Amino acid sequence: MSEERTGQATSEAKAVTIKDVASRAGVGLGTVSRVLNGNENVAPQLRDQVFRAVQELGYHPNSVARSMRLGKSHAVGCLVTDIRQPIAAEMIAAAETTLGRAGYTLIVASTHFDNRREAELLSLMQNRVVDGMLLTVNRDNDPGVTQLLAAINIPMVLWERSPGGAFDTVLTEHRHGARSAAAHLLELGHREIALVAGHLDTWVGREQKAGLDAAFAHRGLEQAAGLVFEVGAFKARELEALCRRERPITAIIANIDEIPGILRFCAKRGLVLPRDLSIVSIGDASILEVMTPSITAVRGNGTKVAQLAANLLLKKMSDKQPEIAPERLTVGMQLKIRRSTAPLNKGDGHGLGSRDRA
Amino acid sequence: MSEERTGQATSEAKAVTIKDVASRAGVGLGTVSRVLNGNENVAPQLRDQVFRAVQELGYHPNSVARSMRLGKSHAVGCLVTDIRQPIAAEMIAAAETTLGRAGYTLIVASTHFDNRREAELLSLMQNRVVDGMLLTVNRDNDPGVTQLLAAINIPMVLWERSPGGAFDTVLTEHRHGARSAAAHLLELGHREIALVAGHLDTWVGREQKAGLDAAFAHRGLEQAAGLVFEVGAFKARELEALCRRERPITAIIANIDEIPGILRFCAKRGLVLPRDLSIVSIGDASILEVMTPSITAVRGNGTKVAQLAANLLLKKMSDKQPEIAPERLTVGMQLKIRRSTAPLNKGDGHGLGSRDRA
DNA sequence: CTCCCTTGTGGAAACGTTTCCTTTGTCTCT
DNA sequence: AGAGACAAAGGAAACGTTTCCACAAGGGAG
Repeated sequence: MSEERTGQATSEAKAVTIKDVASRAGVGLGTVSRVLNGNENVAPQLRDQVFRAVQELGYHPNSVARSMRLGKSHAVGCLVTDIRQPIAAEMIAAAETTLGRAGYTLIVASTHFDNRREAELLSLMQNRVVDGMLLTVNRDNDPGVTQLLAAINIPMVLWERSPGGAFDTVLTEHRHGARSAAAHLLELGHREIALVAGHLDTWVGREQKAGLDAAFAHRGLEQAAGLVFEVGAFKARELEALCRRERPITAIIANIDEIPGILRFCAKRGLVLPRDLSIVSIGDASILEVMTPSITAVRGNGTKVAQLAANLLLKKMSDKQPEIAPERLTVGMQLKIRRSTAPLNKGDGHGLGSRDRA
Repeated sequence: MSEERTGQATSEAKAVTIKDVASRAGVGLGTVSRVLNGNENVAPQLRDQVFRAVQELGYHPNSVARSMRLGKSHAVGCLVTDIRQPIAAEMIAAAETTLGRAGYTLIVASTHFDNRREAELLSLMQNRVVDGMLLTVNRDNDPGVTQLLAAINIPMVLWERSPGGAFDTVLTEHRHGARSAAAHLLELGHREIALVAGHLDTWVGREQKAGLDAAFAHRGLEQAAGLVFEVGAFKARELEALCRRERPITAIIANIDEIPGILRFCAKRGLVLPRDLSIVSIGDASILEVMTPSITAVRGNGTKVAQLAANLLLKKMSDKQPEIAPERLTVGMQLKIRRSTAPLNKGDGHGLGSRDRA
């Protein structure tokens, strides 16, 4: 009866601590703690008393104090460049599920390609506030970054990045993806192929470029210069220029984020897909399947990447001597041929050329 | 010279604490602490000594200990149903930016519409591990949930949810959005309009339904029964049934997530948009603008919702007596008329009807 | 019967901060 | 010159938990 009042009072004033529970249950602090975790060797009667006290007081263990004592936060930091990219969201969701099952909470932060913010966040997380990190650094070809990462002595796994040093990484086979996309277009007769890759400061972008080159090289061809761009730095102006070249492009391989912009440009200029331009998206989405025309895409598997990374991180976090050998896992990509790619339209039928001459 | 050795040893063994810095700098603990924050009234010479010691030892303040002492974690919990929904990602990104500027870190978790997981996460965050919460609960028409939320004595703001009690909320005007979509279709002559709304256990879904009803009522019409569905529970089977009704539907208003599925169905059945079916998406994306036909949509502003929510939360977290009055902010929606909606094709031209009879 | 071991319990110590209190030293005013 | 005030700095206490140590009680073996 009078207990109700106590319950009320609790919710408005001070936080309930283990000490309150102990005195309420008429037992010692150690006993409460033992009951709450593992409850090894506690008399059943006391156990019940403790549980009742917890109920009545509405006690919640303070995980900050817990972390401090244990030196573990059961939190994992997750750094991405932009959570708004569907692929990033997919990876985060999968990592959250996998790590959540193991009792870890995810702390997510986006750098938005701001290097200062990245350094800040990295430093923030280093303050022993996280037990491990899942990282997508802004750029991985900078010795400074490699050094920065090497200085971190918390278990960490890199996603889609591969800096020089010896780090655990999980990667999508972007080289193979871009190569198969390019091979597909070459097979269709295209030669003037533009690529809008990920940032060339990242493994992703470099691999995509390498994949394109490989496809050309495989046929004994050489890719013309000036046809490779980075996401973000590819606007209508650049596309316009590609169409006004002496040999206008006939196909484009682009990051999925750039597809809407490219299609808008095509619509404005009256270009018809795939007659006037063949398009391959790097990255897939169900909407691409149902558009008219449906968009050919190379599809990765972000969920799998994230699961592998999360499991690898879990392993590293549990290992007593995590200095085994850095692992490097890869996940494949698959070309989904749809209707946005077609054989090169030779002669006067070629939309871009004819319009330019008109 | 010999300092290098010390630096090395540090990185592999124990964490560097403020005590180490103090003894290294030859000052007291209090002085180090004062230098590190605010540095009010410390002799310049000592300040320099402290900074040098911090540098040499590679000291990082332990934010867990900090949180414990201060009773503040500078972290905000962010609960969403699914981070993979682009709108959720957009909101998280905006909230992160706003809160990050104020020195807060975001802890993101998805419930995936699992009520048990939701309860777990709420309990987890309540452990004083966060200073505030941004919530999108699974369902807000359940007295149990209202009660659960009322029991939380941490500042919190609800996103896109409106349970019975008195909570701070930021909402998108989904009623207005759905109503203007429906009014647009009614204006075009459509009468058999299906709606694929958000979960009807949430404010979003209920408001969308209410908006549809309001549009019909405004014209003195009554919406036929059985035409309202929830996302997730709307598959090809349901759509098939809608086309086989005595009066087949001629228009559909659907959550953006369902658009690919609907389009796939149309393609399979040979339905041509907008001749055979008019479509309005709830939620907008740039890809919708560039499809053929472009898709009419009602557009919200997730970024604005998130900014309002974040700022409201910041206010609540700083307020000494946060028991002022719960605020309820709303953000508008806008109908973007494109080419997926067209006047009702009366008579034999109606694709659905004619095909069904064939 | 005594001694030792086992089982169960209570409480101190420690985790790394910040804050407050005390002490020391210096400066200024009378 | 003495006293009072104020600035600067050192260190103890406290935040809430877990773990370890000490101790009591009980039982079994010698």
